[in-house]
Amino acid sequence: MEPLTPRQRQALDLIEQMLAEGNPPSQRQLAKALGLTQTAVRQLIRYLKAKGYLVDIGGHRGLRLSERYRGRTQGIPIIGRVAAGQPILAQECIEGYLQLERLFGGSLFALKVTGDSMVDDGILDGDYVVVRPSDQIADGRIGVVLLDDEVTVKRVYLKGDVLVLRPANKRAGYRPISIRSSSRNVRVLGEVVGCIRVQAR
Amino acid sequence: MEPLTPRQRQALDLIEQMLAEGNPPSQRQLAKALGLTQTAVRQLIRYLKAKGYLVDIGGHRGLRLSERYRGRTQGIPIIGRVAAGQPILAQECIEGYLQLERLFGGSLFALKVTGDSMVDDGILDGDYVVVRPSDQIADGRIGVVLLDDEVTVKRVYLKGDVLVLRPANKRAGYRPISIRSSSRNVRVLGEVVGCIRVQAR
DNA sequence: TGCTTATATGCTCAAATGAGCATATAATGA
DNA sequence: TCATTATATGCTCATTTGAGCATATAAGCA
Repeated sequence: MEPLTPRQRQALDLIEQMLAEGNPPSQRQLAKALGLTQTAVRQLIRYLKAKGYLVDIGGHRGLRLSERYRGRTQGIPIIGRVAAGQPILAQECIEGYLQLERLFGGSLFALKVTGDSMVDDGILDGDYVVVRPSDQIADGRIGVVLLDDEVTVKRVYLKGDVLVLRPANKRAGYRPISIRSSSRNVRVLGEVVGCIRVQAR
Repeated sequence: MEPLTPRQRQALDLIEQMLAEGNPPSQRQLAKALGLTQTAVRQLIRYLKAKGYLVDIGGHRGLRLSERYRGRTQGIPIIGRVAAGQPILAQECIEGYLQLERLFGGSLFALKVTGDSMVDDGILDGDYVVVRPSDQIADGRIGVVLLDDEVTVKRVYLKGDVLVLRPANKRAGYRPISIRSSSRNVRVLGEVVGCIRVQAR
């Protein structure tokens, strides 16, 4: 796409941000935010439209990102193949888009994990586990359990009347916890259906 | 939340849809779409606000979903504490909402991981890694590299002119790969900023 | 020198917009 | 019976908004 001047880039960034927040801006709003007059903003918008970054769907606050420039608003593109010379993010490489709502369906909640008792199952300290609420868990699956007022993530096995909570960390000295499933101190909150990590930096 | 009448539900659905598309509606737009007058729509909106579904951020086209109602439909609620008797998903437990767009900002793409070379960093076979495109990577961070037409995820170290790609799996017999960074066979695609797993079932 | 591009101001105006006000009707429940 | 809630219409008005028009300046280039 045609390169932008610093001023145009600044204006586009602002417009993009406001659109992402669901606030299509008016020209005067932008003018105020950029320290300009409305007419100056209009001129900038004219250039951004001419260069194919913006389109106008008509009406008040009708400014939108062009189909071509969008990209970030539709979730995260999933890349399939990457050929040698090709730019990443070339249209042919995109297999779909990552969207939380589609990835995991239904009524869910998330929990921030503390501790390293499940690292062998790829669940690290600080990760979010995505949980489907349920009072029972399929044998051997990862579950979230309330144990003595404390929430723990563990592999859950049911042997007769006894609930076995098995950590997944061979290095540290974690040991399985056994407890009668009828006990008042224990309550199954749900089954882990996913895990989301924001890499530390 | 307080239940809605059919009329209110119909109006809310429409408003929700338009907001999701990034088009905050005007009262008259809604009126036309619902076959009503502007004033009737205003009355409906008043009720939807009173019941806590909508809020008004002021200005033209300032109608928005309330924080509380938005979370139900968009994003996964993050649970903080869980007390003994309490139902999960009780309002007081919810700390925020998991939303991909907010979690990771900026221009990103995702890659489905094949293989177990990074399990010690919690990246399992079948996970999606979220990648910030860049042709360079901070030393020791996890990166995505195109190597001989094949995409690999590894920890990346730069020692002088040599790029070292280090796997994270002590059990299997993986070994670091060293290659001159100027080589034609190698190309850094970006840095891993996150990881998303949909638990196998 | 003259042309184009990019940035910017000031003034104006018609249309869109949110809000105020008076009013009507049907259903529900005390 | 009477009050409340929900739904709905019609009219008005100040403000917001996009757009038109004239104009200015600086940079780059032929």
